[in-house]
Amino acid sequence: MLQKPEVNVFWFRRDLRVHDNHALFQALTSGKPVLPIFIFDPNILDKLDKPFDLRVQFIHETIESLQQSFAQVGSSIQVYYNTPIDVFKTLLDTYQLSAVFTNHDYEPFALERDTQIESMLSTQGVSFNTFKDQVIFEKSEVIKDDGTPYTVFTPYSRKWKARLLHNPLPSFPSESKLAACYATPSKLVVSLEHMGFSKKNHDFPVLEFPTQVVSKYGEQRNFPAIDGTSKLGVHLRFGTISIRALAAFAESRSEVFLNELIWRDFYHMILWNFPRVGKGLSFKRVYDDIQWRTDEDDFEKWCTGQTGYPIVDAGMRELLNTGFMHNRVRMITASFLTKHLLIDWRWGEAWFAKHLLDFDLAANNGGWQWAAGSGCDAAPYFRVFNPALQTEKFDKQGTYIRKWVPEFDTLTYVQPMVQHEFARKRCLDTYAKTLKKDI
DNA sequence: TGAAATGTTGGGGCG
DNA sequence: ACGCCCCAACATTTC
Repeated sequence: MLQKPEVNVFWFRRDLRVHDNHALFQALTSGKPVLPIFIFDPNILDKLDKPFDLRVQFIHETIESLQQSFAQVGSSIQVYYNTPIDVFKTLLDTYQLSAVFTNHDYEPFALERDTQIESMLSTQGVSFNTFKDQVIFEKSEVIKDDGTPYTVFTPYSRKWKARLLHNPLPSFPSESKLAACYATPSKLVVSLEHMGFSKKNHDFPVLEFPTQVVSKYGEQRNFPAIDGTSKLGVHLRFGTISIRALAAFAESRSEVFLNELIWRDFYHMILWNFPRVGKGLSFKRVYDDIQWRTDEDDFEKWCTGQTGYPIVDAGMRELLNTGFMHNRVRMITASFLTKHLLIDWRWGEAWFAKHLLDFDLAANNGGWQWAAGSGCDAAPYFRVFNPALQTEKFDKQGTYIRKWVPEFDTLTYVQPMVQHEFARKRCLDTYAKTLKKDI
């Protein structure tokens, strides 16, 4: 029998790029041929609606395009459709493995998966080496002087920026080391169809540094009718752009845009240090005593953009049609669901999780808890967005509204499902009942 | 990364 | 000229 080939494995997850990839760089400089792999995990895929899923499609297309880089060095990403544990058992059968390299993944599901894999590998004498790649500062790298994590954004961002000044961003030129890849004799591919999916026509946001947008970001980012945001969320979510490169780009150009990247680190830090927020619990526990309305019909109207509040309906329809929603409108729609409709923020969180291409657990949860008032550094509960005023401020001409609610000017547009004044008062009363009961 | 209610101020109309 | 009132505009407080 032939000797098993000796390789180290690099496992792609939320870092789908060959350039400036921390763990890939570490693998490529580890001294052994590197076998790159990607795993489509049926545990995840089978929970999705088939056959159309743009995120699966995005991943699949990205892997295909990455293959070109590996093909140039006679290698290829080995793509599997199986549970990770079974994939690694297969790899152990096929190769003489000594180390696996991968980047940190902080979500509860991922942590559990990685713990299981690491433990299984260790019984075979294989090391599981993980690296920070998804964020600039992780875990406890930016904490208060007393050693506890920040729960308020502004002081956190101050410390974050100070730390960046003293710790210039590293770069990991993995793209220049690809020659260290294992020359795979065959290419292992999995088609979308094999996994039960079909391709849908969709233009994903372009992958480029947003020079134009960032130059006017502070002035334009809040106006949904303007193409004034980077739309890089999906690329950050799947790691098709390097957060280090993007932060370096932002640092010299726009404090406001850099702050958005810091919010992303902030919420990842919160999820890490307060894992309950990733398990369906409020950051501020008393908020879990609020009596939410469990009105499925009202929720349905919100989901489908039939609330009768045009700015809300425009946002919800943009989401359903494109997998994207402008950030200002995310805040307005989230406020409307939690405050006007008094529906549990978790319902809204789940809807966004299902439909946003750029869905990220930490950021999505942070945003929803901010809107509901239950989060760290959240909007106070009595801060209720007035959809009419938000429209006056941010979509005065109704340009965004008309794009997604074309019947807005006609008699066929639905009546408001609830009156603002009534809903605001109901919200304040309900919140106060729970939050002030001990005062 | 609010909005509404309430308080204050000061210009101008008017007797 | 003066006091009174109104109210817009702004500030502060409250939710």
